[in-house]
Parts: sequence; C-alpha cells; structure tokens
Amino acid sequence: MEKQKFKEFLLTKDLKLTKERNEILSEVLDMKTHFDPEELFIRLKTKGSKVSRASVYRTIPLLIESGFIEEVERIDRHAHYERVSTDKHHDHLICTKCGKVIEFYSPTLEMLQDEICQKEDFKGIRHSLEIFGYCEKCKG
Amino acid sequence: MEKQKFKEFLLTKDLKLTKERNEILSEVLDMKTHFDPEELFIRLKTKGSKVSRASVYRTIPLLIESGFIEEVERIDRHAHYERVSTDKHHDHLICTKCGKVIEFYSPTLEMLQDEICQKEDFKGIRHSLEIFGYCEKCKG
DNA sequence: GATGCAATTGATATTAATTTGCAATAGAGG
DNA sequence: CCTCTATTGCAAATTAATATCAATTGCATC
Repeated sequence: MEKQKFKEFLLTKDLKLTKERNEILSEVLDMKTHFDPEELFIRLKTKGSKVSRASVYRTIPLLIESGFIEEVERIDRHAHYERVSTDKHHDHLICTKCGKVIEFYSPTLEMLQDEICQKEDFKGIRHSLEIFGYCEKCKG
Repeated sequence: MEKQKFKEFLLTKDLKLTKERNEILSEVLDMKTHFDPEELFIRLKTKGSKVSRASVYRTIPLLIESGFIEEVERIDRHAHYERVSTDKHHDHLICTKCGKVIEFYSPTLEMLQDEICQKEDFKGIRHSLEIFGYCEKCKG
C-alpha cells in the first residue's frame, strides 16, 4: 500500500511517518489533477487538518523524491505538481491562451527517449514534453 | 540584421529602440549559453552599461515575444532563457547530478509533435522536451 | 533647435512564493 | 518515565519578479 511505501522511504532517510506527513500524503493521493502547494494546504485546512503551510512545503520534496508526485510546470511564479500516475507516464499539451492542459501518451516518444539517449551517451531516467499552442476552443 | 528586426517589432507595438533595449539585445545576441536575468544584468554592468535590473526584466518579455529568446527551464526558483538559434530548434538532456545540459535535435520529434497535435485537435506552436538522467561522466 | 507628449528609465517599494530559525512538542527506544 | 532527535508551527527572512512614480528621453512637429 502507498502509506507503507512512503514509510519505508522515510526510514531509509531516518525520518518518521508523522501525523502531518501522513495527512499530506493522503491528500495528495486523493488529488486527481494538478495542484500547487497552496491548494494542497487549503484542502487540508478545510478537512480539519492542523498542518502548517511550512509542513506542506517541507513534505513536497519528500513526496517527489519518493516518486509520488512530480513538478509539472511553473505557472505565474508558482510550481504545480501532479500525482505520478501508477499506470502510465504522460506528457502535456498546454494552451497558451486559456491555460488548459491536456494529457497524452505517446509510445513513440517513449522509444524516442531511448534512441536519443543512446546517441548522446546519456542515461535517461524520465522526460517531460510540453507542447504549447492553442486548444480546440482557442485555435479559432 | 537583428537590430532592425527588433526595432520593427517594437514599432508594431509603438515602442522605441532605446539605448537600454539596444544594449540588452546586443548582450543577449552575444550570449552563447543559457542565462538568467541576473547574469544578463551583471554582464551589462561589467561592460560599463548603466541599465537597471528593472529594464532587464522589462526587456526580456519583449525579446521573447519578438522571438529572440525563449524560456528553457526553471532552476532553483528562477527562470533561465536561451537565445533562439537562428538555424534549428533543439531540446535538452539534463544531468540531474552535475547540472550539465546537452542540446540535441531530433527530426522524429518534430514530426511527432504534428502527429500528436492532430490526434488531440490541438494547434501546436512549439514544444520543449527535457530528458532528465545522468550524463556520461555521472552515469558511472 | 525648441516644444510637447507619450514612452522609458532607475530607484525603490511591493508582492507572492518559498525557506529558514527557533522554541516548543512529539515519537521511538531504552 | 527519560532521553534524544526529528518535527512542528509560527513568524521572520529571503528571493525573484513586478509595480510605482518622479525624472528623463526620444522623436515628431513646429
């Protein structure tokens, strides 16, 4: 289970799965779309949690390092994260007019990563492709 | 010539090619690698320019809009830009250990953008692919 | 070259996101 | 229960970037 995975990760770093970190993880696991730290904090608050903003900010790097979330973009001076999908990696189409984000998966791209890395003598771990342009509504 | 291109762009927006904007453009054209606003500001300073940080920040969006530079990444909470190469678009391999950035160009990827956009009913303008991993020195 | 006026500038204050210092608290192991 | 760190919340600090504003400049027109 996810909780266990996080706990184990924390142990390897001599850290503890505290109530706060636990609450933050739960909330993140619930998150269906992209989110930013403030949003996460507000959600926790409204659910009655007492975690501080500082703890949210402090926990995010841990969640990234343990593979639960990743930073997907920077909009308007603040970071956005998303739950790393358990099933499949995906990339993003971003509408520069309305801000809409469309997710897509391309097997060709996945293969391409390996190909490029081999040519450049690089050990690729992950990638992020963002295609900017206009969505169906905005491309008018 | 580049200067002229920028001047024309500015004219379309009722803006002027001032000494400051001119100096900033020159410096940017000289830039061989990635840079951030502070770096750009320091370089201008050391060359005796009197431009203010504010002007640097104010000019960057103009240089982006006129196609001279583009934002390539966010490292450590601040934006990095690079000169848009006159010849060819490229993407990046980023070593997460030492920070080295390798540029590459993949025609397959360029075609892939069109393919993906068509499928998703999106009008793609540009893209940015970052592959994270370890460079030849760090992959040990 | 002087004049008028909007665009531009530098200096400084401001904002917003994120980080950090610190005293108080809480868990794990004895 | 006791000790020892890790952890927390709060508030202050930091940082990149933006906005304010009075003074200046560029340029078209006289």
